[in-house]
Amino acid sequence: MPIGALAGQTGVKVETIRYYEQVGLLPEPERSEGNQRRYGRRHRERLAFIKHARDLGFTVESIRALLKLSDKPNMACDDAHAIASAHLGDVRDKIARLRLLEGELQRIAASCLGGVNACDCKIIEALADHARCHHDHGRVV
Amino acid sequence: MPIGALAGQTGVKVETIRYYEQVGLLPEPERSEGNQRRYGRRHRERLAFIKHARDLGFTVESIRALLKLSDKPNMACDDAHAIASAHLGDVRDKIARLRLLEGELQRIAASCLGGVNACDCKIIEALADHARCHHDHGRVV
DNA sequence: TCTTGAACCTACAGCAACGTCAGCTTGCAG
DNA sequence: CTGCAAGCTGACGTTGCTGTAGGTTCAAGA
Repeated sequence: MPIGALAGQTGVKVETIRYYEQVGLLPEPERSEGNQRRYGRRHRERLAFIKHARDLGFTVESIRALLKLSDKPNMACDDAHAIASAHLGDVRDKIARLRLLEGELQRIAASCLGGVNACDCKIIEALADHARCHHDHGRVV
Repeated sequence: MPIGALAGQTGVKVETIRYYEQVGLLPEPERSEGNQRRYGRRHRERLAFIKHARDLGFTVESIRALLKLSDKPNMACDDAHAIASAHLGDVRDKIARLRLLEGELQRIAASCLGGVNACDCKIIEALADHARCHHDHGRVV
């Protein structure tokens, strides 16, 4: 299977596949006579794993760790669980902060909803005004 | 006020301040005889605006637009409102997707919570198994 | 007045996680 | 056999900074 077919089957772009190979997530596949990559079922499964984990927001670093664990036998459970639940913690944290942010943004945007021309815009002022700010002053993303 | 003092007062790092100047968010300040930057109140206010907007997750591009609006008089309202509410939409979208993600991660992590050694780890398999995946297959971040 | 040493300067490299481009080669259908 | 889609490598661009190297300036203490 050439790289384009693998890309089509997994929904991962060709360039991204080559990138994953370059950073060591995907093993180097066989090559055709003309030096083109030829993939098999194993590659497709591994790439599907990677894509799914990326969709779930795991970093490449975490995925590397998970893949290393999955290569080794079954003493991997604790480590895998640690990675997954740390990530779950991150996600919950991010949700909490985004909700604070949502509230503040809504308040700011609402300050200008009155009319089309009638409003003297408060958005700029609201953004400049730290006193009215209720969120926790950490970068949200 | 030298750059370090500005950094201290606003909570923005020195390097970041120089970066904002470089990308045109902050105007070039006066210099001392020895070519060091000297800032005033205006710079501090503008930087506070920038920091707050960044904390709220606005991109540098959006901030550039907002700053341009705030420089011009008062016909800016509609545009500012559009930027802010577009961003609010993005935030709500991200929250929704993170909550789906949270559910899936929780399910995955829970599949291994039974015992310390007793579990034969399902996390790796769960990550590999697209069939059990309920979320919407878009990158969450 | 001199001398430290912290703070400042410029210019550039690097981070994640890819995307994009140029310029070339290969594979396959008609 | 020819034409062109698909593949190749290598390098650079993206966003929003952070950090480094190697030098200069400032302010305070001896």
